[in-house]
Amino acid sequence: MAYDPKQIERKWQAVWAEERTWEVANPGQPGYEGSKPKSYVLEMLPYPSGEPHVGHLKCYAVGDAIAHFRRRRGFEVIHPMGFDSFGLPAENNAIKTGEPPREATERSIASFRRQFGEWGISIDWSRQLATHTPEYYRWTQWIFLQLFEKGLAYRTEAPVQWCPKDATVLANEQVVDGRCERCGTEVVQRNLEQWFFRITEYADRLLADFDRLESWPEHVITMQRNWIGRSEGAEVVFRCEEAGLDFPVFTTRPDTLFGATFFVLAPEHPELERLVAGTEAEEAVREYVNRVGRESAEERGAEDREKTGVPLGRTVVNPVNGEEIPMYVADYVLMEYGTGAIMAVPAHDSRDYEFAQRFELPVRRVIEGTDPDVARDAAGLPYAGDGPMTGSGRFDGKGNRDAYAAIVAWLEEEGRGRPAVNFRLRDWLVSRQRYWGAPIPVVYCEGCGEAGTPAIVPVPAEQLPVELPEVEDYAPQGKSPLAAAADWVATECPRCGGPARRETDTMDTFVDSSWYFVRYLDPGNGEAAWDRAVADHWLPVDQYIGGVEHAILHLMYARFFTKALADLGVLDVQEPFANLFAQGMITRDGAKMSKSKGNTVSPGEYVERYGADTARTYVCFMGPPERGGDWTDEGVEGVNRFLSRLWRLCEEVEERTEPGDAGGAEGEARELLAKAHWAVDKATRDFQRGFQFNTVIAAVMELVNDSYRLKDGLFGDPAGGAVLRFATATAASLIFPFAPHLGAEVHQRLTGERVWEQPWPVADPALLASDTVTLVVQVNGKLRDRIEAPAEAGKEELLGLARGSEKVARHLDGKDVVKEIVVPGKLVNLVVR
RNA sequence: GCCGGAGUGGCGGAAUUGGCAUACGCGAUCGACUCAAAAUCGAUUGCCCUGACGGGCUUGUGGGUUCGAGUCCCACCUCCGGCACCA
Repeated sequence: MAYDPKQIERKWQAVWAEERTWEVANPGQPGYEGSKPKSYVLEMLPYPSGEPHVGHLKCYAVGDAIAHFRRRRGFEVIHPMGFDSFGLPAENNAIKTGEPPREATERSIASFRRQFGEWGISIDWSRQLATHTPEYYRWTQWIFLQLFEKGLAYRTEAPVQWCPKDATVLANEQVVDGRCERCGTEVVQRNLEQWFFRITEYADRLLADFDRLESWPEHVITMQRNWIGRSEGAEVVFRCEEAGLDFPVFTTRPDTLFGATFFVLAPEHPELERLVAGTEAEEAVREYVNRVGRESAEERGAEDREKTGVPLGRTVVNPVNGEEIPMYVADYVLMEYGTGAIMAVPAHDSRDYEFAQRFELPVRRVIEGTDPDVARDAAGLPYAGDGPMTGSGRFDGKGNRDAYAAIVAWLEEEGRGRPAVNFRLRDWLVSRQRYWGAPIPVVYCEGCGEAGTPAIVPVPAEQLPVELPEVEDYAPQGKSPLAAAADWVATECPRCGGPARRETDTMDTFVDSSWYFVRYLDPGNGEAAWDRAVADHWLPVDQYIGGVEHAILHLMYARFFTKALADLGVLDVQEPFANLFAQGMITRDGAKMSKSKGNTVSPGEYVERYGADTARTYVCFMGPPERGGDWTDEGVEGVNRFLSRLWRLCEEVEERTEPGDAGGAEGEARELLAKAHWAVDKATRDFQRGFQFNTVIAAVMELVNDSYRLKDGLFGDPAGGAVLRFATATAASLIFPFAPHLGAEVHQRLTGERVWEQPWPVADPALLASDTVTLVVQVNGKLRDRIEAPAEAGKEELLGLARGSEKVARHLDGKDVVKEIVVPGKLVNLVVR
């Protein structure tokens, strides 16, 4: 019978569903396996939109291989799945088609759920969750309230990134090259009241705790580190006497303070208007600020942009030397970073230098040195290197690094500055003026408020969830569509009982996915988000798997949540994911797959045509899974050919051999037996060494190839037959993590056992060593012959064998051997002159 | 500009501690089976010279260390990813 994956796959999927094979119990529940060490294997939960794509296939194929391997290595593996089901695409679809987001989302979840079943992923479905259900978001809201109580969630007016197309604000992390990450529209800045999470409070811990991680890809850590962007320096106060205003600046180079020749404010600086009100400069400044305000972040950040700005007609005093330096407004100073004001040192900063050239401002050098590699002016400026101080009063002659500390110490004494640390990281903006998300659980109460400002009153935990109301129109109009649900908005203040209105913004979906890995552990809990003891048992996630596109956003938010929840006393771990595996992206024809390019690959079609085992094994065989790979149909067919070969081998072996003892095999039977043990050893080592699934699969291919090569000589005798049966069953056992259905089927036919209930095989060391080795003989480092030599042969014996070779002798002829290198068991190198 | 990663046959890739470069797969060529094709099974397949035996060359480039380098060191080139007027 030909290999029929459909039939085999349906059969085993039914067994696993029927027997709930992959479900695991919590401590205290019946069926709990306390004797085994736990292992939490988790893939990032999918966002259910349309159908699963190849990225999903790869992620879950990789994760499932790890889960299967660990189970058979004696771990109690928890391997859950859920759906990140709130979010913009479902809502945009609703606006376009009128279909309520809930319906489209639930249809998509059903489709994902069905396909994951068809892929045969070993999920504990009893723990399934979806973030859009009240049973889930009730606890998302609860966490929000915990953060609010701790002052980690707050509401404030701030300049925010606004996407005009999606009509919502975005987190900084969701703005890519000045455009909305989702729809590509250029974002604009607006001042709005918004909710934030105080992630900046955790910036130092987020950096320091990289040390607590067991194994994360270096580049992911680097990306987060860059994103957090910690800079050490000093805050220095410059005073404008005329206006009676102090302007603190942040600088990483206090050693260059004596070189400051002008001072620049960001166009958004709050004191700017007051500073120029009623002066000659007022008109020009206002015009400049308006012009800058109309520009997009992208235009403003353009690389080759010329410096622009306007003088303010005011001066500030440089605290180190009492010098008055002129003030400017310029858009190269950003309000979001530091204090929105800088001291400009053109001699030692290329941006300040450009500005000084343009506005013909003085350039004063305060550090000596040259920097030959970089294009400089005749004086070697701007110079960013180290060197002795000059023109800096009593600090002259000191190295600039020593002067740095001395100047900061002096500033501190004088009360004009202090050491300071600045982060690029901003607080996490979590409110969205959109419908399809978890409502923010607060109300605004005039009665509880003061002076016309309503009070923010949190909804008490026992009144959660604040359910998302049904609405007719999902289109955003600059405020949340929830505002239209008048009956829902009008409510009672939980504090005073008076009339109040609900917050109509919803939460960013990244909030939902920042804690889901905890809810899996106790998904049915109606009393609490989770039971502390249960969470302590399973956490942290031992192996997290997902796309590198989440390297910053999701992974950093989840780390922040974990730390905040640990501080609240409800979690015991500081880091959620001990080990992270970031899979590479699959391309087609060398390009990222996209519907517009028409180069998408539908996993469903391939599963239909070749079976899930082929599709799963293929994505693991394409190359190292952390790297990307190009999808080719020929490659899929190659894997399918291999699985078919294993299938046909099984049929022939089942028919023509009997189970028996393979122990005393000799000759070719022993050769195949040794190959099987080699494959076990190779597969086990490669599984543990990173996740080199491509070479694990290659080893099984070799075993199957050797079985084909040798089988005709082995069918005759019982020992040979027994070895063939063993080799084929071993191949099935090793391929099982990738092709679980075929692996289970072949293994059961040949051994009568259920492969997933069998421990992972262990190679017999006696069969890994062979009696003879291939001795490589080199002359002057060049390969001249290969000789079969006894494995135990000593130096002298190997040298004798080497010299005895005719091919070698030809190259020794008439020359002196000046050196002999012998690596026992491997090689002889004769050096001649 | 700063940070990270990678360059190996026609293609995807392998090479674990400095010791047989190109495992495994794809593609290609040939053969067996077939009326024929597909499927399958088997053989060959880095490049160059040679009729053959055999020899030379080869891991982005150039140097170095070493008996021996894809692997270590120095300099450079190219590509990919992240960050970027961040003071």
